[in-house]
Amino acid sequence: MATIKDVAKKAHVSVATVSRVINQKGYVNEETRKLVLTAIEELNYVPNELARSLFQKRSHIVAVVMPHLTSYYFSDLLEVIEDETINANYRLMICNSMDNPEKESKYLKIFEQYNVDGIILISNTNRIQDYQKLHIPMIEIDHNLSEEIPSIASNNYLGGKLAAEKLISTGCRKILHFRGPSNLVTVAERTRGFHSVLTKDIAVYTYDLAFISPDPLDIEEKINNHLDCDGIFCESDIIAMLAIQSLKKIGKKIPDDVQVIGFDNIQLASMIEPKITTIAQSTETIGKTALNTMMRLINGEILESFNQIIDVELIERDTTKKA
Amino acid sequence: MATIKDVAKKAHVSVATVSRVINQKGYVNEETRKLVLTAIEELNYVPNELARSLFQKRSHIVAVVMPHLTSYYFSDLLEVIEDETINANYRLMICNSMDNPEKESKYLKIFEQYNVDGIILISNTNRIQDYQKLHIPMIEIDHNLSEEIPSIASNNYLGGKLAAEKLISTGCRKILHFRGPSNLVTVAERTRGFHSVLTKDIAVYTYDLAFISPDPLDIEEKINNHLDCDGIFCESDIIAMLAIQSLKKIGKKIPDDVQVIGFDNIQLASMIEPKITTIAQSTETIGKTALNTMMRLINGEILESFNQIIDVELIERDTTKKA
DNA sequence: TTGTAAGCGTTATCAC
DNA sequence: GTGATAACGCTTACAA
Repeated sequence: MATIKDVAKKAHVSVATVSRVINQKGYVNEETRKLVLTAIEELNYVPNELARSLFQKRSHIVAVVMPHLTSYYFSDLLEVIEDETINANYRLMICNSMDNPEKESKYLKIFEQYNVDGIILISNTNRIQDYQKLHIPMIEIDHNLSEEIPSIASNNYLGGKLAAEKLISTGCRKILHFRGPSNLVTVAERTRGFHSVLTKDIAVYTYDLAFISPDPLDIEEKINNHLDCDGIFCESDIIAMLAIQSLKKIGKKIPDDVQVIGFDNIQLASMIEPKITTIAQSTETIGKTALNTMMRLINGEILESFNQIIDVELIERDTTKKA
Repeated sequence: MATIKDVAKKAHVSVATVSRVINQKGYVNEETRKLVLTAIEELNYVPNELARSLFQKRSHIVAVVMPHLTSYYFSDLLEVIEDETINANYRLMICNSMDNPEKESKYLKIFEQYNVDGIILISNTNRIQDYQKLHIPMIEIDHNLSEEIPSIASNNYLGGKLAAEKLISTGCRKILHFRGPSNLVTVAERTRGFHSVLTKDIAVYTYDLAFISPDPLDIEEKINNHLDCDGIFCESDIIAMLAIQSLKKIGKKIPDDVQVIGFDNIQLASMIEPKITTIAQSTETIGKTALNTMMRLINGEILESFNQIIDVELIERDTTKKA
């Protein structure tokens, strides 16, 4: 492993000069620059980022904290975040909190130890204060737990609203609402949006399910308890898939007897039959916005918007009636 | 951010002593040890891992290279790898190659710059030589491209064999084989295993599909072209799901008319109806073995086995007949 | 335009 | 047992 000294020696200059050409900072004669460059080439020299980080107190590492990795929505998001991170010339350290405070604590310490430059936080455990103690630039995705932390989230309220509007305008009067754990901000927002358009004559039955692996039997049971329902709003496409399956089993026609709306717009939603009508979250936009915001924060630029809401969209497919 | 000097000052000792208590190395009087410990406590001191890494030339970072993040099998695997990594007291840097050699090159350089301690490689692009130039401990998952790199892979041959045996023993005579891209080692192995038990009287039609987002229409067309087939071996559960859907559409009874076997055993396989009979890969075992091997490699221990094959298992569910 | 040298926060060697 | 101090590989004043 060649060091800057080796390069300096080979190019017959000082390390300072080598450093200057690497960082394109300060004056350096074109001749010597070329000399240094060829030396670098010949030695296959790559600057040691650890040494650099130590001096600059910034590691060029961004950490992302996720509640799990095996959820379809989060995988999609992670893929975007990883790509945007490397494009911004940063590296991504990944932390799967598993909603486990102990594991999160462990990582919190690591962020400090490595002079992590920024933290992208998607967390349900309420340790915001611990994060803030770190004094590391930080943004939240899908949550907005503190006034001091910039956030990026889908317009979950709108998502709930769009779903309700669609269902009601196409005639639904008895609706099942399968949502995620009710302590999640996203879930609360969607519920709020959903209820915002309900009128007295609409009956809604709400049930909390796990997002990751919802129990198919549970869904089936709820549906069987409401055989006369004519609409189901599911807060994930996976839940929608399972609901559709249960409906088919009892001979319900979709969307004629019962309409179904999912959430997320994962790839599977358009691959299966019937193709699921869903509220699309743009992981693309969320991820891009997240990294854009992160970079501004790291560079000390001012944010033009502190809490950014990303629009969601109703994608009409086969599980709802045409307007 | 308190440094070791601050601690030393506060405890009225030298930095050397502080270093000794932190690392529990060398002699240090119990009294002074306590003094130092309380100073650390009071200052909320955490050792700077960057400085440490610079000196020791090891970063305690493990990198994982994956071809994508949004595949169900890879997400499962990543979750295990992340957990095992942090449990081994290492941190995980994530690299999504997207089968893109340029992106991989970029990361290759980064691994060098950060003194990454180990690389867990899952890659289809053939850049093994570039990786080997790095002289960083490395293991491969799902591949076995070089004699010099330890590997961990499912017994894909066995997987193919088990599927064929099951299908044939339950009477299948005309089988469709939906596999992944044929240039993948895993796919080739499965195919080899599958064919190993075929006899003259069994007809097999093989088609290559994308693992990530196989085209449902494509699958449907192939099935329609072989309406008299009585068995389908799919090299992913997602493909199996789509095949089942197409079969249902044309009124085929599963497993009576057509039997279906998937691969991977993703969560969804047991959630949907009919529950998919599948060849289970143990991401748990693969991930654990991977990190175990990685740690031995990093610590310079000898490996008792160089190319480790993890057993797969036929999970019989609703899409195949009982023996 | 270039070189010298201090310093980033650690660890390890060697005196004491 | 403990404390100076050099070293890890780099950047950046400051001098020259």
